Amino acid sequence: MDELKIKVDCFNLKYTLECGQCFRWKNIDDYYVGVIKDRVIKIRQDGDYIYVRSNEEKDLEKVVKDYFELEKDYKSIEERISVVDEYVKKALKNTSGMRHLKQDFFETIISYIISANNNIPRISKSVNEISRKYGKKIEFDEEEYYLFPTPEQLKDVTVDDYRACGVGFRDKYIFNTVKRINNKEIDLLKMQEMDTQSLRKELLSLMGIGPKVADCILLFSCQRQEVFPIDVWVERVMKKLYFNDKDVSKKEILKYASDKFRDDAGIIQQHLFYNIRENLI
DNA sequence: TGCCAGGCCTTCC
DNA sequence: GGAAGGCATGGC
Repeated sequence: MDELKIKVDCFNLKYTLECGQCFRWKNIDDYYVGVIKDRVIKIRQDGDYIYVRSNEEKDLEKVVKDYFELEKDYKSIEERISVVDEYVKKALKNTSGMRHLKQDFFETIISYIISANNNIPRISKSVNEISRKYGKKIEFDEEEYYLFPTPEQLKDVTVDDYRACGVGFRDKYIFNTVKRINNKEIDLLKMQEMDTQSLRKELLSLMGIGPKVADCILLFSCQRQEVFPIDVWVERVMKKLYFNDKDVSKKEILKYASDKFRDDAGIIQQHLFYNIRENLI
């Protein structure tokens, strides 16, 4: 099977897949393997080109470009945020080319419900377990992979079944959300068409979704780059850089970030998050 | 052993 | 509207 070659600009595959926004990509040697939509993807980067292989070649270029936001002008965005201040400039220099993914809405909702008061390796483990048990199996290069299940595929899954996937106390939140989707109480397609504040409000109505999780979903699946999710790491880095390590509330941090970073708050947040976690800043 | 993790829910003011 | 406590689980 042929390898699809795509020219990229202002794109770093490693930073994009390892910055903590997604949970199912696996790094093997010089490539990453993961699932996008209905297919398994193996992807690697060499300079200004990415090379892609998949079990499904139909519309492959479009699927990849869409998921990685390759048509979006990140160069202009980075030029714009590099002049915000010296901290942002430094962080950006360390992780330039990191992009926000356009991940599946349902998968992102469930994954980030699982993320609450959790750590990334364990979130990955749980999301993979749910996929393995309830998602469609795909074979590629003589190995087995699993798509993330649809709400329909989860309709008979019980609270205890989720618990067995290692999600802990979040079991009932997932169960409740899946049930409401399958009962047509909420419409995932309509939600994605909403303006940001309406969509945020709708997300907050779901069990297990608070302000931080809602903002992550908005950022990592819905391309609303003005939101500013504050987790323990972002709280830490913001206090360190802008509040002299004083004890300030999340509300104050959010106001400061919104005023200063404005429409690029989400992009800057991700660079700061990655930089503080990797001890780069 | 105790603390921490991409926090949220419930309860109580 | 805000503060405090509880919550599953695995890694350190």
